[in-house]
Amino acid sequence: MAQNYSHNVLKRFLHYRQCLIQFQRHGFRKVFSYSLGKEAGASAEQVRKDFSLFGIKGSRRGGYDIDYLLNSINDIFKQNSERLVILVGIGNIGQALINYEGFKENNIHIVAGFDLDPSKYIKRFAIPVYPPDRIPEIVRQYGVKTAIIAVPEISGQVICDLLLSAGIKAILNFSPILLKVPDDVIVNYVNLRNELETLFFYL
Amino acid sequence: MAQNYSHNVLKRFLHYRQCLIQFQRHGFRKVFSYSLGKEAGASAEQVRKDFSLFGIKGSRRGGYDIDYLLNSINDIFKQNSERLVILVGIGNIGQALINYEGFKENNIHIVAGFDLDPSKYIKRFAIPVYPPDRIPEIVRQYGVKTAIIAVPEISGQVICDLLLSAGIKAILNFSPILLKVPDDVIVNYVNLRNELETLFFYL
DNA sequence: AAATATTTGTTCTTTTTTTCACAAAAAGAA
DNA sequence: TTCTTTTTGTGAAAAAAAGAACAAATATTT
Repeated sequence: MAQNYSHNVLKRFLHYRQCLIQFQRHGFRKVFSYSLGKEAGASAEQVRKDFSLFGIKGSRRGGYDIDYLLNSINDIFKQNSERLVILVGIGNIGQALINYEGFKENNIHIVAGFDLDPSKYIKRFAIPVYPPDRIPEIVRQYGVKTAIIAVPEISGQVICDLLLSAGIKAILNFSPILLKVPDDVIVNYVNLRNELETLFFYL
Repeated sequence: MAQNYSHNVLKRFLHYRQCLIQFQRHGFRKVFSYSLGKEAGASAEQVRKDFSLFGIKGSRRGGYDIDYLLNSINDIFKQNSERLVILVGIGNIGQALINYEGFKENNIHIVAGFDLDPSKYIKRFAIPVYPPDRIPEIVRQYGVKTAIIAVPEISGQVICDLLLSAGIKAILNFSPILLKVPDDVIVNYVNLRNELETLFFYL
């Protein structure tokens, strides 16, 4: 971890953003902590605390200005600057991510993919695909700092080490293992199997 | 939410399971809270607390029996009984989930898919695909209680309502909205865009 | 068999997160 | 203008989660 704010707070902000865009589409220019919280699944107090934590101000009695909120949130997540990513593992999930609209909509650009399987190198995807040993070269070329790991369990740490040595500082990891990384590198974990499986506990 | 345990505890158990299987592959039959914690990214105390919370016992000085732990965890997540799921939305993510090995490995069975686009109905995927209005029929037929929503933002709540009326009690939601569901229905949220985007905060 | 070393199970502390409560600000009404 | 109402901003309280500490159990050694 690198900073002072919890992962949950950050995710709440992105949730707020989602709702704010909705509100904006409906023609609103101002929003109250209560309405935003209700839409985003948080309490009004939490909305205000979160904003206050980041120095985001509203007007007492007048609520928050939606444009200003959106700009503030975009700043937090550097949405104005180019947000480049590389993708390692062009399997099921990898291919889905290449075409995932959610990234394109939000100024996130996957500059290249990597896979061990040579059949993936032919121009068949929306991005160029190279063998993993070219990671350092491409990372340097584009100045990418962020990578997605979507490889099987066995190669997870190997790929991670390769990414680290290439200078990657942030990783979204779909492989089901705990990655060993130095303190200045941040990793987010997504385990689709586990997310589904927790549901069966309640049945 | 339906019960007493937090989502994080449940996810930790699935993480423990992952590591235990690894240990087992390496020929171990016993494990200490310290080793398991180290591998799973948790403290030894937390491992013991988690197990204790679910009445899972070890032997003082002898550690925990791996087989017993795995059985206990499988019980928690009903891995012995058939775990059936339906999938709504056969887009990028939906198609990736159909072929996702992580589900197959763990006795999770997607019985059917649903999509509005008729071009998806032809036998092209590993599962049959129907129009959404056949959800109630299929849910009844298989006795499914769990669904995955992988549709665009606009149709998220509509599909959710359809699932609820069909008797679905647990939902894994990939659409980026807060679903309105009654108290006895549990929803897990996966927002791939947000998981990636939080990384840019640290850069 | 006794002594020793090690690890669990659980209570007690600390930290983190969320909620509550209310003063201060600001919009609108009188 | 002054009064009233509404909503923010934040400090204090409560709840939840994580960590430390240590007694009780149990392997192992002497």
